[in-house]
Amino acid sequence: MAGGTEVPGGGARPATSTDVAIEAGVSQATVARTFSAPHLVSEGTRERVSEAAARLGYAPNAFARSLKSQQSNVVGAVVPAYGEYWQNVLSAVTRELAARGRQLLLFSFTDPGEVDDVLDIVRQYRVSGLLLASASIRPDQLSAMRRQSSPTVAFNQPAASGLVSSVSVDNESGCRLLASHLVDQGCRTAVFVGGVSSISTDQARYRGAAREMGDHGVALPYIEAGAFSYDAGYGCAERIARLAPDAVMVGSDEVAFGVIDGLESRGIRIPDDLAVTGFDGLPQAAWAGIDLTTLVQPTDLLARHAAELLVDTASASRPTDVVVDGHLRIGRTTKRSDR
Amino acid sequence: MAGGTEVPGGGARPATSTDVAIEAGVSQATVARTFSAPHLVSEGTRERVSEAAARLGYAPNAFARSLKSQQSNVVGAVVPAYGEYWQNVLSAVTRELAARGRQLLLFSFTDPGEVDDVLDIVRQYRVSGLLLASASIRPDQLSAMRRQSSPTVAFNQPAASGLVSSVSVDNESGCRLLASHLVDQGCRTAVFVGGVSSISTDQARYRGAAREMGDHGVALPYIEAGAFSYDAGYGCAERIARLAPDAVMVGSDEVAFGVIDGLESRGIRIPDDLAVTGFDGLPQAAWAGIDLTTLVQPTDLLARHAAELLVDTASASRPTDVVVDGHLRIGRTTKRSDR
DNA sequence: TGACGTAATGACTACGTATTCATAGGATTC
DNA sequence: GAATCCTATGAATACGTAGTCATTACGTCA
Repeated sequence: MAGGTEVPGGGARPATSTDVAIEAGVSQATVARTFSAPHLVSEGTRERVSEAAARLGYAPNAFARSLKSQQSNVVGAVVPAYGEYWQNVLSAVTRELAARGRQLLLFSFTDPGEVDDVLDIVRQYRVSGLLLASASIRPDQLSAMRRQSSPTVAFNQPAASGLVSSVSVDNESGCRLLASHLVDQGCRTAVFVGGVSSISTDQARYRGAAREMGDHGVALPYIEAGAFSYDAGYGCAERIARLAPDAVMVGSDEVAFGVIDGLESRGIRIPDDLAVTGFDGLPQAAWAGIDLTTLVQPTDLLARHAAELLVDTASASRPTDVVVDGHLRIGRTTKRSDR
Repeated sequence: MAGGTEVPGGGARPATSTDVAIEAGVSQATVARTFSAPHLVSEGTRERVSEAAARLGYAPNAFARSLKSQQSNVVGAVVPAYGEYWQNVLSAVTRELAARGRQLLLFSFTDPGEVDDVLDIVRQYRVSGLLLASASIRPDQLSAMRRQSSPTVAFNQPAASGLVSSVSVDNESGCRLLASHLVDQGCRTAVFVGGVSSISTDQARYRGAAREMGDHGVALPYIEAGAFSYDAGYGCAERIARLAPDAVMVGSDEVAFGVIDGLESRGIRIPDDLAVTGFDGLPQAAWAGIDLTTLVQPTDLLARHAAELLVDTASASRPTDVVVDGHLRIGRTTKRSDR
């Protein structure tokens, strides 16, 4: 006989719409319509086609569909390979996109230097949207992607030069809240621990913190941890201890966890000797054993905004910057018992 | 002129191999060869084509390529939307696959009931491999996917009925190591806290722990947290405290973190009043402030095995079960000062 | 009853690529 | 110098689908 497609078990070539058409005694066009525009097919035919499809285990070929219809329903995401924060963002965005019927094609990179290569690969997939979840993507790289007429969203890289849309928390005002809280607690001297000083979010957070502190006459020296990791934070303890401040403002929770442990390993008690704040509001910050004072990013809300921009094709031509306020979480790391 | 494709800025339709062919004065076939089989094209032509491609900003259309060549270079991953452990696995697998030139198409689900729908969508993408990263996928669901002739790997669901390949840590022997360590520390009574008792890994871990404890005459009652989360662990504290054991063996680190905080909130000191062990070896377990005794899964190694199976097309027809040993990490949560 | 609009369907083509087949030069061999 | 082989290239086709256009059947209205 003609078709080599055995019913189940065979596992040969997956059934095509033509196979289903023959099985159901209709044309290929009718099968296609049954799946992509059912209202154009009569009740009876639709049923016969569905049954035939089920018998053959047919599922439409998404690649062929994308090729023909010139749109893919696939959103690309370029995300750093490491980092608690990004894992949480990715998780939230994936959920939001799934709810909107979009799949997520994941591209990760370890070193910012790999980004160019990664973006080249991304361009091969005609993604219907692109999420750039990293603060270390350069403006010229952003503009190169803008050519693709699909919506592009930079996550946590505010004001992405107007080239692409962006979604981020208000870093500056968030840090002002934290600083203000510390001053209220009686803080007179402080230190800021950043991750990587060349990152725009890092700068914005320091700026906010330094301005608020400055408004209250408190200086805020900057210490660079060198990475956004626990270990980097842990390694800062000595430099912090030398300055002997009342408080340490850390630019990210993950680094803050390291800072806390590093300080405690040197016998410094928190919050009695030293107050600590973080930034991001990672789940671990809320763990009772840690209970970090931090600025909680509304991750789900940010992810929702990102997903909406990614799905809305109009946003491709009209870059939008969404800035959302975080909220202060007060934990034990800033609760002085003696005040 | 003929082509409507403006050079850069325009952002209209992405350039095709035919556009490049015209620009370079060669045939479409030559352009295709330049990108997918360069050795068939002469030096000079190759250069002219590359330049033309660069001028037009051409990138091969991955969908069309997949359609024609009948293979996609895309690996699908079905992963639970929540859970620290899975985020780490996903991150590791993504890195390994990227190193092998594969992209990862992500499908997440919140509730096991969604899995059927998710798998239906997965089937539309002719993925060249499929990672099932969840212990809550049923055997019949596995076998339904096996039809696709592409390699399928179940992560951390050992012995997946021989239907698909699997990669996992040796849960049972790992738990024996932990139990044995506790006995060495003088533990005489213990409790096991599982996540969800219907999950096969949960069962295997309890089995290993109970057997080793049994070999030393220690009974091991089972408590079900109800989920693999911090909060679920925290909520178990009362039930654990009622049993007043020497030690608590928790089936996963994330739950263990909650158990620890829950117990400490009730004034129980760890490890003086009670020893605690975890399982997984999450990064947080190594944080100085936590320092949990646990069984460390060699995540990178597991991910590498998974990636190799996913890339090797032969593994589709010959399901392989890979089991790797974890190693014991001894932290403060089992270090009794009084012994 | 004939003209006409509507619903349902089929034949056919294009999406952008990889690949087979055929062809044209050169270099190589006897 | 002719027969042969290899390399580089072009023409043509197929992958599986969506959508355009044409065709049929049927109900409606004048």
